[in-house]
Amino acid sequence: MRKARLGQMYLRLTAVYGPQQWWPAATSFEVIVGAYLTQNTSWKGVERSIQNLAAHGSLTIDGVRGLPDEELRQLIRPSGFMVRKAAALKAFVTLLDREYRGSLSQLAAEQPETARVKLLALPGVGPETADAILLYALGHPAMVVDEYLRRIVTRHRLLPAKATYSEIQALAIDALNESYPEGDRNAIVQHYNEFHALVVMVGKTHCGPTPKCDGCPLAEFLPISGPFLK
DNA sequence: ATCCAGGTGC
DNA sequence: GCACCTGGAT
Repeated sequence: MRKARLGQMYLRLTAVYGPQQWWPAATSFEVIVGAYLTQNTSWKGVERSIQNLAAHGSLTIDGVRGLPDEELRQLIRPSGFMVRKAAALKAFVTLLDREYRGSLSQLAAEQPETARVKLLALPGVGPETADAILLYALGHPAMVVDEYLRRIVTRHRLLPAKATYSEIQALAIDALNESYPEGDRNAIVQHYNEFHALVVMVGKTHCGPTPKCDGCPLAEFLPISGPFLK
């Protein structure tokens, strides 16, 4: 079964890489800023942008709200797409102000499905960013699907190349659900958190645009052998 | 010089 | 399917 295979791959990644502890000490808002800024960009640039905002005293909801567009753009410049991302961050704060009294806690208290719909309606928020915010900032059990997970499941022939975001997400949810059926809500969130972090780890190391299967902890799970895989 | 990174939108 | 911005790596 495909979900069982993916579940075993998760166990293997855990054994090899160990706990990743993503976004451990950040505020929820900082996590959200990171989720926006990291889109199609290296984390290095995001760190600089975050640092710029912090140094400017603007790494808060009030800070972003009070920042002129052009100023916000310059602060987040290192993470690219500054015009788009500045507008997107502003739009997020506006949603917070208009529907959640400017409070992340209020948004976190919203039904997860409803919050997801609201987030997806925002500019600059697609399914991955929405799920990353739900999981890492709001504490909901949202499975994050990124390009690495897409490559992993398609290259391992767990799903066809044209698999959609929701199809990949469903497979990953089934895999973890089967591996950890007894988990309570908090345990599920921890597993989703760790799963995505491990996917990024193995992805960065072995599953880029050109696969590097030598030494990959998941190589033994390949259907036949590596070289033919694109 | 070219590739590409924890995608999104037209 | 492709443009979008920037900075580090190949």
